[in-house]
Amino acid sequence: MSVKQFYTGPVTTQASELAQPGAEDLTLADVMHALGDRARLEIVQSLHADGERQCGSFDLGVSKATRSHHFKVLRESGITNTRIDGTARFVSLREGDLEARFPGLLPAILNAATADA
Amino acid sequence: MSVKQFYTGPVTTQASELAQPGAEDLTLADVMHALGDRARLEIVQSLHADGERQCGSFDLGVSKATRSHHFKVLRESGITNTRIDGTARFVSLREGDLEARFPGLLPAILNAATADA
DNA sequence: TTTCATGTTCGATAGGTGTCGAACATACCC
DNA sequence: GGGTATGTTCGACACCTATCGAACATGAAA
Repeated sequence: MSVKQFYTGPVTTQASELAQPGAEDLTLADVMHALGDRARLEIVQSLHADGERQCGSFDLGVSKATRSHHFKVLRESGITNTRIDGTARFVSLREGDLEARFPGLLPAILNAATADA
Repeated sequence: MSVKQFYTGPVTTQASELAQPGAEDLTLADVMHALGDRARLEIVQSLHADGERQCGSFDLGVSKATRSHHFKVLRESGITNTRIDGTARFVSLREGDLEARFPGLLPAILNAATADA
């Protein structure tokens, strides 16, 4: 995996979202790789169940630095969207983009995650 | 990911298969992790399309040492089965076991792999 | 038995990954 | 402004991983 750079578009006033890859740019290997981790799998499960959530509301049993790292991996792989509101970041699943790019994949993974517990 | 040890059962005469985890022991994170790699995704795709194949018949553009490594990862994550025949190893997808453990997951991934090309 | 083909394992290497604490950046509130 | 809350980034660390060539193991073929 190499360092990634995403075009964030012309900056007008303030960004309200963090940069993320376009829906067409998602690769299966990246998505699978991002989900090959218990903590991130747990995050995705929660996001699906609860919808948008604040980053800090997740108790993953790791430091906030590590938590921040996991959210970055998910965002850069195209799985999540991060909305900025003040000092808080709200994360949500890009279910529509994922469905458009890889139909049926996320539902199957979410279902499998249930069977995994 | 820690070192794994699988019970191969009582050795009678000669082993005809390499050790692999039981269907119930598969974890989603391990499966996702194993598939978070282009080469291995390609292998899984081919195995699904062609059925059982000899390890050496795959041209992944890597050395045979690396190829052997990828097959080991797939086998230890529970995705493939390896049958021994002389000096050759024949690999196949454990589609039944995967379907039993994570219904619909493999088909969705295979479908996504098509969309990824 | 010698040779060959198919793989695995070893040792090495470069780079990735999860983890942490500490420092930094920001926005909000009093 | 000063303090507080929410996150990100940095530097460090241990470990994992993809990769290779070379050596080894093993079964088949000549």
